[in-house]
Amino acid sequence: MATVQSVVRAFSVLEVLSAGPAGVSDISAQTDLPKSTVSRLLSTLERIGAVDRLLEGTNYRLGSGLIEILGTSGAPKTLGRSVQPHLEQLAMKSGEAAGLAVPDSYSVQYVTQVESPEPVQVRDYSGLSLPMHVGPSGLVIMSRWPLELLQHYLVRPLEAFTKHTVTDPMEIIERLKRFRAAGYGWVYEEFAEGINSVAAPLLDRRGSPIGAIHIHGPAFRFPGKGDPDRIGALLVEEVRRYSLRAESA
Amino acid sequence: MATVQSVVRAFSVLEVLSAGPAGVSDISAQTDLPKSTVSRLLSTLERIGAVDRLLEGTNYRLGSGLIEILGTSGAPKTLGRSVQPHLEQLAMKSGEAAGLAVPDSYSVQYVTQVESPEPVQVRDYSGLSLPMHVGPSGLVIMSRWPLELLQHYLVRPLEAFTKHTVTDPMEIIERLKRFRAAGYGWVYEEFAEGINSVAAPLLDRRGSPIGAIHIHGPAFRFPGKGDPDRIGALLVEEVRRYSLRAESA
DNA sequence: GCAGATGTTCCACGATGTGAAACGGCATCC
DNA sequence: GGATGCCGTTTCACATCGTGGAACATCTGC
Repeated sequence: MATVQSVVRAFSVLEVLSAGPAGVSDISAQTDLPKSTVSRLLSTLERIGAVDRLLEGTNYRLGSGLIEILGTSGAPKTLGRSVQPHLEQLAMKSGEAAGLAVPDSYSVQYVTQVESPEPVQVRDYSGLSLPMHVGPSGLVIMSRWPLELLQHYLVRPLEAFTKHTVTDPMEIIERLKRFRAAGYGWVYEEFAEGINSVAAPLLDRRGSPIGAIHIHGPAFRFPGKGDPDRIGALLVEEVRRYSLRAESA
Repeated sequence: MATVQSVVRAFSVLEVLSAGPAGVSDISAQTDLPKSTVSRLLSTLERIGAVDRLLEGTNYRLGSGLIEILGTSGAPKTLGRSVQPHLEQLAMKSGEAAGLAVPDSYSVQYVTQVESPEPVQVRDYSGLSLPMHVGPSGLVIMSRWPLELLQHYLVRPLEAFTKHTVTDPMEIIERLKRFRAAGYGWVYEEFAEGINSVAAPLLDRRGSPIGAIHIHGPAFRFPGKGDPDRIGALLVEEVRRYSLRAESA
């Protein structure tokens, strides 16, 4: 697996900048790269438009050119656009809202949501960011994490969103094992009172999670009399169909 | 100005991918790079998480990891966050809505808008994408373009949004000269009936446009009796203040 | 089975990226 | 005002690292 070091380095520079504007020395310190190297990389990134410097400013910031390079709303656009039809399928079959979420370090970003056909339905969570352990999408993503990463997450204090939120590390680990084995996971009123949800992870070819698809509905009718496992299987089936599909546009 | 070629190449690969998923050969053809090089770059980008491959897919797509690397909403976040106070200033002083727009190749992306305090006001245009020549933000950005780029733009057919939209290339060029000299530009009901707007460009240290700040209001009262040039000067002053300010967060 | 795709790996070559050190600016401080 | 410290940029000799043609595996469809 050949890897181009200057590219990797360029991205670690960008990563530092994503936290806010910074100068060469600053970045050099944070990345353990020599100043000269950082300066050179920044020059390159500036030419491309990936970073900018304002008129009088002495320090760099992420550039507006990134929009041009990466498309208007960045990465999830492609992903979001291509899962859309599958979300619609799921929303129709289940009668509840279906959505896409992507990992963002220790949080989960809710990207899209297709509404349920029912008049009474969950609110649109698009745009929301949630800790990994409170929602089903986060949990199924975590179920694919290497152990080490998981430990790093679990030693931190874990916030509870409702009285049902599971925050005990041991219990979470047990749960993740089950989720991983099943390929999906249920969560009952853990991130919001009155809402139950299932999610299944979207994996890349190496098995790393790049996102999750979920269905959530009001607790009084979802999953209701429907078999939780059947709904889970539905989800898994749709994910499989998605990853099989050859994308063109 | 030293520039690291592999990084430049990596970004041209990403740029191709921003148009949609593609394979190695495809990208190789579009970038004029050898297949082996493209393959190597993609491996690297995949390691980082800048691109993904789905389970069965044979082709690459922009990765959800970009969110993680570049921050949730990417580039405009930093820019948007730091101009926010200045937009508020402008909205207060002018009594109308103030916003930020960034260039996206031949279009302009409206990123943020601070509402006018008035009950009657223009709608929130955030998220909208507009051709360069119809709005004031696009025009002031164009006024900073090198001649060659401008010509490329103007030979294409230019859409009219209202009956006031200026679409004659010669007329546009004349206008851009004036805008550039003044440092700001007015547009009267050209992108929407009933709305007048001013904009001033945000420049990096080399004088290239990285965005534009604008004020727009209902035509019946804006600029009204106020002197258009005074409002323009207000805008320019605020931009100057912005670029002087040293950012930390 | 072959033809024509795909993406990946190999490897000799040298262009290209590297980083310590020198440089030039711009503050601040005494 | 000269000394000192910080900044980002440039230089330059070195060899690492990226390069790309060609060979190699798959896979698909004729």
